[in-house]
Amino acid sequence: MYSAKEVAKITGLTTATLRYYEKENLMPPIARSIQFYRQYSDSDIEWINMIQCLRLANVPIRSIKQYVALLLQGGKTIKERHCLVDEYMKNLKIQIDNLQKAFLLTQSKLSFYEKLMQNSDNESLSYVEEWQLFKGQGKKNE
Amino acid sequence: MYSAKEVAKITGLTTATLRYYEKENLMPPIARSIQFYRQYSDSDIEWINMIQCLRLANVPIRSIKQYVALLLQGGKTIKERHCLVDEYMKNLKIQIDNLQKAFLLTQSKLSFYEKLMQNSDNESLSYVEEWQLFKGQGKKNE
DNA sequence: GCTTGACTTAAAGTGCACTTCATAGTTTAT
DNA sequence: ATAAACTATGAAGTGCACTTTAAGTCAAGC
Repeated sequence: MYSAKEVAKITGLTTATLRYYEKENLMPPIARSIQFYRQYSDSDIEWINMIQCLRLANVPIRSIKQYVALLLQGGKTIKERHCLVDEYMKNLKIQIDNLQKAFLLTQSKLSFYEKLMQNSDNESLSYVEEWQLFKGQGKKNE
Repeated sequence: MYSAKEVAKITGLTTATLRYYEKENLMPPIARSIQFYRQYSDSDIEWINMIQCLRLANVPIRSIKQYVALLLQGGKTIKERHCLVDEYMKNLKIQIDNLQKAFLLTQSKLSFYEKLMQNSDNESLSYVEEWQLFKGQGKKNE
């Protein structure tokens, strides 16, 4: 059994965030001591890991709430959960795609600046000229 | 020259967002008609595309503001801009990494559910059992 | 002439995911 | 015995990126 602070240290979340997740029904019921202090079990910590994974995938809290509600209902909700996770997957693919597009553009912008920095006479370069140069470079590489 | 509404249609942003970006100094000065209506040029639209690319990479508004301020100062700020774009790049790499981790986990969760759905007797499966099954499956695949 | 619909502004409102605050009870160390 | 350090709660506050509202100007069509 772990105290709130210990769990905070293990997971990298704050105790406030843990309480927030619990309040939002993202957690199963957490055991309490006689003094009503929370006592997290190993499986609670794994549960938090699961939430952290979903948050990493930018799954909104209200959607995690949905998923958790199904999970707590047990085996009969597997189809619905499969459906939800499939949505997460589609979303993930879109996000990765977007980031990779941005990655390519950023990469070419970076090497463009590196080329420019080899010249010494950029003092007079206006933002319009830079943009045109950058676009021109892009076309050469196509 | 394009009207606010036209630009909204072209870029997929709302006119309100366009005004917001302008107010936050993410845009160079936009030309105005006699009636003080905004008249966006082709290069304004490309500028918006650039902002959209940065937003796609989850670059916060205040950082875009910084970048744009340097851009408007012209060629002497190339080193600083290179530095900023390099930060964007580092951040992008982290984000892509995180999403790919989530992707792998989601993928295995998905195929786990698909396996479970072939069984018909999941009615009695509690959330604890599911989690244990899922973890067990993971180990087999390692 | 009057409505419709485009545009203008500043300012207030929204939704999300926390975060901080105020208040109070409990345990531990000096 | 008193302070420090942990726990608890509900409620209010924060920061971000817009979004909506209110109040007005301008041009075109019936």
